[in-house]
Amino acid sequence: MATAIRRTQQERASAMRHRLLEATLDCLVDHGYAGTSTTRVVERAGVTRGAQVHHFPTKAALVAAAIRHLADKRAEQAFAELDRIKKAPDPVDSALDLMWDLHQGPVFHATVELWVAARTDPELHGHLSMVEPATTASVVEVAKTLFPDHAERQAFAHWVYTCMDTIRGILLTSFVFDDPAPKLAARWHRAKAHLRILYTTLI
Amino acid sequence: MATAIRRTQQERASAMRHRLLEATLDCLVDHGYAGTSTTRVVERAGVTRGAQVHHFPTKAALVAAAIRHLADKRAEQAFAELDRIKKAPDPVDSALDLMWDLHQGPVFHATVELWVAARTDPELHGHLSMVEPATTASVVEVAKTLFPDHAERQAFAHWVYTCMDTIRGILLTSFVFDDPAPKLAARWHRAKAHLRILYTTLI
DNA sequence: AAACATACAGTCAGAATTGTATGTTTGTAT
DNA sequence: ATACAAACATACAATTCTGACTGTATGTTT
Repeated sequence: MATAIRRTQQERASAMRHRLLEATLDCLVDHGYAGTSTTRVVERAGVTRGAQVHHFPTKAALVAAAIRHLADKRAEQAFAELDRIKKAPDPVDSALDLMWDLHQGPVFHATVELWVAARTDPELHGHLSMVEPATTASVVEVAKTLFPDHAERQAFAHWVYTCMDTIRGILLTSFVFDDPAPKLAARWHRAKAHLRILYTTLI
Repeated sequence: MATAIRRTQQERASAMRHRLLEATLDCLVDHGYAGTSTTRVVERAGVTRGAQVHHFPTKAALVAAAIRHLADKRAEQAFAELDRIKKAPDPVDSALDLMWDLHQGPVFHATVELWVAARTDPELHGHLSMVEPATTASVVEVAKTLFPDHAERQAFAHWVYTCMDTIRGILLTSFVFDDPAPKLAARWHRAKAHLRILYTTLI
């Protein structure tokens, strides 16, 4: 018998909430928003319905919390990547790759699921439109940190927006690629060249 | 009593199929892929389960047919728009607006629903990866028709791809906008300027 | 017009999902 | 130590979805 470690109520509760939220994001990534049933979430978290319903009385509450959790993760991830690339030889190239990396992986997949679902779900839309501007802004913030000289120029912010849009478009299109990895890389290679040209022209 | 018009079996069948497929696309637009249940589709089409199951024995068959139907509509739409803008004063601007328009409206919303769902649904993915290259290619075809001089240059095709990616990224982001219309217009205005610069630099 | 095939209608059963209600364990305060 | 509250578990009810099944109407062939 494992001697149960004694934890305070707060520790237990917050650990459980974390497990449930992470499981929710995992489900979003693996099964999409529609496939993210509370049943699957609790299964994935390895707990029971009771735990879920105790912390998040309704599914909407669970999703709402997951949205904030995801926003936190995205912002955190942005600043984490920042440190990694801060003093790179080619700052433009690094900045672009940084943005690209921020849109790869499970975190952004979960985000897209929520975005698309929000188009036809007013409640979701409400929650997302609260946190999304801040999250996108944090990407711009990171970009400005990399280019303090241009931080104030509006054209620079616009350039960052276009970069994000292009990246997101590529990602979206990639969902129907047969063999995503190589096509994705090629498409990004070309798009990055375009965005670099834009940078030198604009800035 | 309305004197029932006498129609051949083929006429009846193809009319019914069309109704069901259009209803399916309507549901995709209004309720998303997850909200597109066969129940809702037949309700929307104003027919009964019997009709649906007769023509499309399973839901997967219905969706598969809807995918082809949608691809046809998209290609058709592309060439229809083409005629409208063929002899415009500013060809680059027109071409960009053409691409933009092709990605507005219900047709593309339905497409996005399918794309995103395909990420986590292998069967959907299979169907889409069959028709999608052709659909995207038709956009490039239209662009080449507008610019016969550069039709052969690879850089031109790459530019078109980047334009599509950027447009799609904007659209995706717009799903979480609070008041989409004005923000969309502004974002497109800026992005279009960028894409025009890119054109003059590249081509 | 009789026989047949196709098109369509309506009902039913099983599975899945969400929310509720009740029971049990674990920490906390006195 | 004991009472109490929070955390977690389990069982159940109502709804919704899909596919199967049976029945009826309409068109086609001979």
